[in-house]
Amino acid sequence: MTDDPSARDLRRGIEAMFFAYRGFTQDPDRILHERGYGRAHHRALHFVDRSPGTTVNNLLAILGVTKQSLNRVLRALIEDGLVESRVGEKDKRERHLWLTGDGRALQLELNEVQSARVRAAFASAGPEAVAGFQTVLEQMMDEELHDHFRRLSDLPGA
Amino acid sequence: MTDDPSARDLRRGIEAMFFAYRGFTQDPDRILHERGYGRAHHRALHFVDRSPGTTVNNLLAILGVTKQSLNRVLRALIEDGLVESRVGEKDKRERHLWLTGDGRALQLELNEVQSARVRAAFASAGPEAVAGFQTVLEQMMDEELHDHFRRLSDLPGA
DNA sequence: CTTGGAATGTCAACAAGGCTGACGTATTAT
DNA sequence: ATAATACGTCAGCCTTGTTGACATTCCAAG
Repeated sequence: MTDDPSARDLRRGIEAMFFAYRGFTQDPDRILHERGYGRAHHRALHFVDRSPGTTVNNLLAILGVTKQSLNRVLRALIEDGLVESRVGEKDKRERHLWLTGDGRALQLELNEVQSARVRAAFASAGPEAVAGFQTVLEQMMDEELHDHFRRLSDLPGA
Repeated sequence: MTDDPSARDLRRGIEAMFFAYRGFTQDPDRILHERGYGRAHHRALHFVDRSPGTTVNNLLAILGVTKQSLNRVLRALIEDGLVESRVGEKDKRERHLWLTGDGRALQLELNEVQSARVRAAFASAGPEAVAGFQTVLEQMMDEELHDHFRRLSDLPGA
């Protein structure tokens, strides 16, 4: 609120985001490609894993894509037995989503390679840098997405 | 090198990258869409602006896409008069790239909206957080991309 | 000096994964 | 009853990645 970053700092931050995001997605992308999946499948697996039993609508809000786009991805994951879809008990219009054993296995594998890189970066940068990293990223989110982020952060689990 | 981030920290970092990147690209994306361009056009404009007279090959190394993919984007920008391509004097196989006045104008506009968000995030997070943000992102890059990043950082200019 | 290989860039065609629009079907809410 | 909600699906479009084939240019070995 009180500081005045230089144009040079801003440019470096922008370029760092671009290059770092490439590294961030690279390792999972390789595994996904071997299995005939893409980044969209990874995102679906990740957030279903994070909120087991979530509905399609909730997933749409988090992912920020159209239902047609999400549906294409979910259909593939369900057909391949990685995701299970059950009609809601209370509201039968809703479909609730869970990972199967196979789905959890793939999600774990993807998470492992992605975490490995982040872990290395965090360890080498140190805890204070990590705190700053986290703060800046949160400030960069849209408010609505920041809400989703906080909700996920408050969830129980590892 | 010495710390041991928790699985929870890693998960939060991963999700923060995902949500923050959405915010990061959102404002330029809107302008680009109005003009019938996409993110790829933004990247080309940005890095041509950063290294005026650069060759297609150099751009390929930075962007990490195939030359066919880049070529489609460059062709559109050249046809629309935003980028100028000149055959190399020394090596006539090479094409050297510059932004035209119109190209620089669009790049400035895109940079302005993107910088505005980063500036706000930086200002509200404070300079120490920004330093940590930068450190972690650099550690997340692939070595080759980190080299490109450093080279760009050392360039003269605003 | 010629010729073959490497480097550079272009064109064509295809796939993933976004998008909009329209429609069908349960189910729930008013 | 009627309207709204949640979800699925079909059709078609766009951007942006991919591979394959090809033309041009440069350079170095013979």
